[in-house]
Amino acid sequence: MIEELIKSPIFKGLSYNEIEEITNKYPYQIKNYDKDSIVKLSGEKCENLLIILEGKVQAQMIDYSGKAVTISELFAPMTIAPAFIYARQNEMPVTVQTLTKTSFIAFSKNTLTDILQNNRTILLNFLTVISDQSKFLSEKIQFLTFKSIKSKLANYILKKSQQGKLHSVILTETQQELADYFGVARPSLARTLGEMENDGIISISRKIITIHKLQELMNLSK
Amino acid sequence: MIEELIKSPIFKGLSYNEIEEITNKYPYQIKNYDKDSIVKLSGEKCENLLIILEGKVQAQMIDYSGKAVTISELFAPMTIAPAFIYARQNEMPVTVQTLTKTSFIAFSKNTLTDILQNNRTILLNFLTVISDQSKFLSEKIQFLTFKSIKSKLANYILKKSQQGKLHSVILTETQQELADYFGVARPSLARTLGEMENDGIISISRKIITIHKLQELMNLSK
DNA sequence: TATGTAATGTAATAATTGTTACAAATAACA
DNA sequence: TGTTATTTGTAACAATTATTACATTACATA
Repeated sequence: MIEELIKSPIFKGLSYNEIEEITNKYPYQIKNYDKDSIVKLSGEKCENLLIILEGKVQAQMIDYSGKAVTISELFAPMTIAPAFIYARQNEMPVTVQTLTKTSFIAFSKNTLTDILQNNRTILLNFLTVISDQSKFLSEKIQFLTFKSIKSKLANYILKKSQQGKLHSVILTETQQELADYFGVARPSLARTLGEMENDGIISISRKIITIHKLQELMNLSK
Repeated sequence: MIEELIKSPIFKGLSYNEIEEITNKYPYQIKNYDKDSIVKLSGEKCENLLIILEGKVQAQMIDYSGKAVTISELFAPMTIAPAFIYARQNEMPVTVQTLTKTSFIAFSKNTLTDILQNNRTILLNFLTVISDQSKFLSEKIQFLTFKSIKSKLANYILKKSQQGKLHSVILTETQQELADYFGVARPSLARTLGEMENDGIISISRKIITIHKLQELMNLSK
């Protein structure tokens, strides 16, 4: 168990012995589930820190007509919905279901608070995890807010290129994944890429995008 | 100053004396700015907890062509970007500028961490603030992700009605505000409302929406 | 290297949404 | 109560994007 916790973002940076001390000092539960079990139902209160020790789960949102809409996969040593434990409305927005035999370690909210107060590393880790998630969400909102596919793409390319200060960008996702991230259809994204290439603003060779007209790309980004 | 801090979400629940003790024990800075001063530039590292004691500021995002895109207003006793202090990439995504004469209290990240470890109320408050924000962002993403305006609206109405278990919903925002939240144009939203009324699914009387065909509304929500 | 699978490029058409403009209704307030 | 500003309803038209379908190219792996 401790070998797994060492890898978890929450316990990162602690030694085996430090983690052992914590598990001796504070109460916790080990929860085991078979394949295809429901771990948390949408709407259920989230009052525990759940860290996956082994296995893989799926978080899916169910719409009002009963259809699953968004799905994400989580696996060891990830944490289930860390940002919901302390939210005022702490109902789970998703249903969590195991994809394989899965085990969790669970700490109650009170115990977690005790641990955070007493261990600075874990406090910083926990804050970093939920802050990073917040940052991810607000960046995603940026992209969803830009009106046209062209402006989403221009921003995406500029952001990626800026980090490396390069005029070429390597796509790390498939078009389908990028289209999903933007919330658009895949052929529409491909068409837009094609249009920008025709206009000589970029050139594309499979996964590599080269920027030719930086200023025009910047103008598209609004 | 302490009178202001009592109202802040971070110091909520503490007595005057408790806050006084904290301000005596831990180092802080008071920062005063005139009207229209830049407090933080986009891209600057965020390494302090900044709480507005007095005044009003504006956070605006600048796109690559130099145009301001999104703007939000913050005023006393709100906190500037609490979720960015502990993020691994802690560069501010927005420029913060004063709209009036403004004063802040600033605690360094290390001091804040000390305070969080030593005061359970503040720890819980801080976690609640950033968790609530995370929740707000993920709900917003939901609405931006639904493809059609009809599905956004259906979800919005269902979510609002469910909380009160009622079949009527009172809009608390103008159409313009709702359209902005959804990221769509106002006339498009109005047209969609009209279509749903024509179909007999809902009826609208200014700010009050009454649900007539719940099942059909649920079917629209995907 | 052959072969099946996944990813990409592209086109025609349909559907949705934005834009612009203006009238009507309501709210705010002197 | 009258006047002005804000909000809402609505229409015509333009622009954008989705849908569907299929060919082509790259990729994994047997």
